[in-house]
Amino acid sequence: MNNESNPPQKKKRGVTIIDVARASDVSYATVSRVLSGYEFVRESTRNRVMEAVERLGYVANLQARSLKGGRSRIVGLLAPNLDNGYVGTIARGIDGELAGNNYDLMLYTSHSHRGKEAFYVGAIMNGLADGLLLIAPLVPMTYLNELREQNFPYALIDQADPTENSSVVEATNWQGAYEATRYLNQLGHTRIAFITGLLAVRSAVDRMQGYKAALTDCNIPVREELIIEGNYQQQTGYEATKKLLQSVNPPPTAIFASNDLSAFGAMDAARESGLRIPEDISIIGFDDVPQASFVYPKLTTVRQPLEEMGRVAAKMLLAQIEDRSHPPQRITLPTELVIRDSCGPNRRREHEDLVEKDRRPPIENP
Amino acid sequence: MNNESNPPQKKKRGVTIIDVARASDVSYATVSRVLSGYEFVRESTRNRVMEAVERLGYVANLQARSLKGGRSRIVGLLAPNLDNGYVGTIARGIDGELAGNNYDLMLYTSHSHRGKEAFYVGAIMNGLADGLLLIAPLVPMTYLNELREQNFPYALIDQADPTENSSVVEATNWQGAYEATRYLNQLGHTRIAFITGLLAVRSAVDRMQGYKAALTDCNIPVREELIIEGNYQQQTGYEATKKLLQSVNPPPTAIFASNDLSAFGAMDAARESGLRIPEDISIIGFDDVPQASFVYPKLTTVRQPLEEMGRVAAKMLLAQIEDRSHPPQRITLPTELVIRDSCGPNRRREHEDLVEKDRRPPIENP
DNA sequence: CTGAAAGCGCTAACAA
DNA sequence: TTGTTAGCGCTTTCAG
Repeated sequence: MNNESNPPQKKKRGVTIIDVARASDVSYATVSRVLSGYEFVRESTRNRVMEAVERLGYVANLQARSLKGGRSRIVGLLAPNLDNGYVGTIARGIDGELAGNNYDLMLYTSHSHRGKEAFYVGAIMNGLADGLLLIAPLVPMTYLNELREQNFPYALIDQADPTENSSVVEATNWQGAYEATRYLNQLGHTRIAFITGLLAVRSAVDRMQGYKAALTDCNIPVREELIIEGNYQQQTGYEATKKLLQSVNPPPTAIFASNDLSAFGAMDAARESGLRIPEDISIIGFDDVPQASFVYPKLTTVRQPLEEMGRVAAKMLLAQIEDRSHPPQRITLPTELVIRDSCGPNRRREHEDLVEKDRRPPIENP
Repeated sequence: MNNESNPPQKKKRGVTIIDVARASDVSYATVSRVLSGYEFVRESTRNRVMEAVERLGYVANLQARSLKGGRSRIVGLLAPNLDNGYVGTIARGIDGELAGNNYDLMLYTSHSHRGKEAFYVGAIMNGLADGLLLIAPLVPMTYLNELREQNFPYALIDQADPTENSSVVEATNWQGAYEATRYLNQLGHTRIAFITGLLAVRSAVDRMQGYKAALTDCNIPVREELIIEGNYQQQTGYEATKKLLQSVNPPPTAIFASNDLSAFGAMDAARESGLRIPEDISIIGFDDVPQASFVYPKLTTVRQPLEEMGRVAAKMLLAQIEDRSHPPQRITLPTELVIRDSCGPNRRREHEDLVEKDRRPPIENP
């Protein structure tokens, strides 16, 4: 009864393991055992302790637990930002998996930390979190090296480690791009432009390769002027499309953007140029972020199972946390073509675009 | 040279304050002083310590620091989800402010914790975080009470505390809705429908009231059949609009949705009914989430300064963390009408809709 | 099966 | 100006 009357700064400490011990008349070590599920505790003792825990509303102090060398039951997530649904969707998967295992998520968005990232990675490895998930599009090798050196659990999401030595969850980027391109071709398109992602990123390269392979398999020559390097941003998609529409002649009838965001930019540019989608030009994206079905027309895109990727990554990470010698795995999840409204048949198929074997005398319309 | 050859489970502990002390030949208390910016340390000592810190790559152990009763320098954020840009944008503001003050963000998304929230709030108050930010649309009173009881720093974002006793950051909901409605009226609309938000939420009620007040000030009677209760979801916006279009006669020429998400739903429904936006029907939203300018046509909406709200909330929270007796504040940030492409003049102005003072003989065009 | 006790890394009196 | 020291709450041997 002595903490009632000091209005400011009252430093109310929570209920500790000691309070519980007193209340249940055992040593606090025993309480700790009960709490951590130690097997050899007499049933009655356990019950007595649990009852006290309930009654007192005891909540474990995570700092103390982790300080002692145990787990903090916190997983760090380093992501570039939360602006578009991309990270949010992955985070939901992660979050769901973690919650089921009694872990918490600590979020770091690198956009605001520039340069302090090293500090964070340090703090995280220092016990703040038990593991680290990275969505960072460009993971500085320095972190990876340090992480690996310390044998600290981590996993990369949608981003291959250049040294092929990390746990990675990704999607079938090559395959997805291949299918999207074939789809466009089935629709009659042969002048299919491609806006790349950041080519420093592995997935971006894979997507481009899938695109090229599909073209080749369709007997369409790969024309470099139809490939524009982008960086996964909407603005860049916009600019790339403007350029494509203005300076390539004849202009493409379809545009494959390496991600939805740049596809949105492409849509804007196309419309600004007076083109209707999909009547005059087809546009396809990649990712299937939530807003892909908000835009008009709804975007046809290659779906990456983002939530699933988050879930799987979390699962992998947890496995590594449990067993630090768990070898790194690479899991590749399937993509899926989601056909919506932004692609249509090529209406201005021109003969000079036809490939060799198609060159035959034009057939007169009756 | 003794930790090279035990491949698995090597439990490498980080560099501690003690290592630094040894390296710089001072007591570790002095190192602590230097690190916490204590004033009275001899310049040369400070330099020596800092140099060792650098050289050894020392990183503070946050758990230990917070355990000791100090700050954890972590702020918790409880949000419903990350699916749409709403929370993401607010989070960016928070994040920016925190980073500038050397705080970290710990994220809890309630969608996956259902029912464990109480546990989290407990853990957070128990020292895991120094303060809590809530974007939860429906904040259970139990938390608020507990938080307040313990005098634990917290702030609500875009959600008024029913008991008017918390720190709150919100926007001028009433005002924003009022202006949006007036704008629609200036465009010639008089049959303006309104899709509400979750009416259990204060901001939703404020917006509705702003709408009604504007109508009244424009001498337009409030017609209950034009007001449909929604819940801030896209799907509901869609359904409400369908209903509005089918069962109200004559149908509204403009729809004011209480948030952008439901406005997107409304756009879908309108289009499905064969209406062009904005030629046949005007649609206006509220929030200005990032995708508002992705959709087509770009959504005219009332901008809430989400990022700013996050920043201000974080600032308020930090102030409370510094001084626990800091009284709760309520800060209201201005909204702003963002005119884009989804609203246009009413083309089917009917005379029976004109208000009294407008009844005058139509003027002939020259 | 349970208790005693030694810290985990750090901060904050209190001494010197 | 700097050192010494007592814990913060908890896990984990080591002894009963």
